[in-house]
Amino acid sequence: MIEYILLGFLKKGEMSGYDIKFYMSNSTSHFYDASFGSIYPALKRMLGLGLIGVREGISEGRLKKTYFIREKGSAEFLKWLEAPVPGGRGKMEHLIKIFFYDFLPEQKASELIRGFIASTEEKIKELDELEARIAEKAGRFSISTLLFGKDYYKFTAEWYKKFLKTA
Amino acid sequence: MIEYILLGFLKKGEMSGYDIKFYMSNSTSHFYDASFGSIYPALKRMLGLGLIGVREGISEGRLKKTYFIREKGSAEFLKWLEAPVPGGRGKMEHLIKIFFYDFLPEQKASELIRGFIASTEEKIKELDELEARIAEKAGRFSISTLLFGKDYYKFTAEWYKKFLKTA
DNA sequence: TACGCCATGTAAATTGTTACATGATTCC
DNA sequence: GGAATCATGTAACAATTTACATGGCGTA
Repeated sequence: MIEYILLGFLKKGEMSGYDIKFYMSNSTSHFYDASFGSIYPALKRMLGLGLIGVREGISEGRLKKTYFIREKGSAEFLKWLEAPVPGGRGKMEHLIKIFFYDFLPEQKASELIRGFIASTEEKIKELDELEARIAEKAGRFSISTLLFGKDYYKFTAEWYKKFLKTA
Repeated sequence: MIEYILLGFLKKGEMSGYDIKFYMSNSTSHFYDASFGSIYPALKRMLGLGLIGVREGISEGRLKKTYFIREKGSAEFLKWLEAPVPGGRGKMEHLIKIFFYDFLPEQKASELIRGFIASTEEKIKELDELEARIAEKAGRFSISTLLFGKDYYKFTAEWYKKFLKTA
């Protein structure tokens, strides 16, 4: 996972591990964040795989390694980005991908978002069925998480629909 | 983490590891799920700590171990449950706790939910500031994740407010 | 008899965080 | 001179998933 996010950031421009962390805290951190302890080893691995390259330099007396994305890395990243958005269990993984959709052609991005909306509406149906099945047995708060789930998926679907319209 | 969830399920009634997994898939699985590989070792640990007890029996020829919660486990669980709901980064951890709020006195539950609403509204403020800071530099999709974050927190705050009213 | 479900459990692999270690520069 | 920030990195630890291993029962 982290590899793709790092590739996405490097696709925005050449930068160091430290820069990426800083960039993250000002952008994705409310739904995805990584520590230095995962960023630096990941960059090393990716370097070994030829996904990225590095330029070592000295900026203001301090060592600074700036990484850049290679063809291979760019291809891997786009392959990941173009795969369907995971509809998964109430998590917000969709945001991680959408964050990078500026790198996809307008049409492809819309298509993927429509697919995500469809899978979200599928979830709503599932929860409707689940609700019917267990409604009697559950306590007030337990059932409320199910209702929240449903409302959350509805909110998500509506949000993306509106997003596509105002695009 | 998993320990508290298992305690919560056992507080609902005596059951086996397999039962818990089944129960989960029909209730919390859309925001929290665990595998057998984490459930069984966790039950073993908890047994060692005296948080739960076990009764071994044979049901329809198959071995069946049913676990029950002990005083100590119940106390630990309630301590965890009464702690403030983590406001954390777009995750949906709040649902995990709310799911078990039937075990708290009405008033305590409301109080905790009000606290959660406040922390959520704090998040909205933070994102407003972040938005003002980076609005020019970001691409359409990148900025949209920030807007989604804000809308999501708004949705969450409103949802819980409504929930408290209709209670 | 073979497949699917019930039921428990272990081991390896994965993925990541926290804490530590190092060192330079800038600002007070 | 000392704290904060810039900057890179490693090692220990934590939590979990995946895959494997085992075995009995019901049913087609």
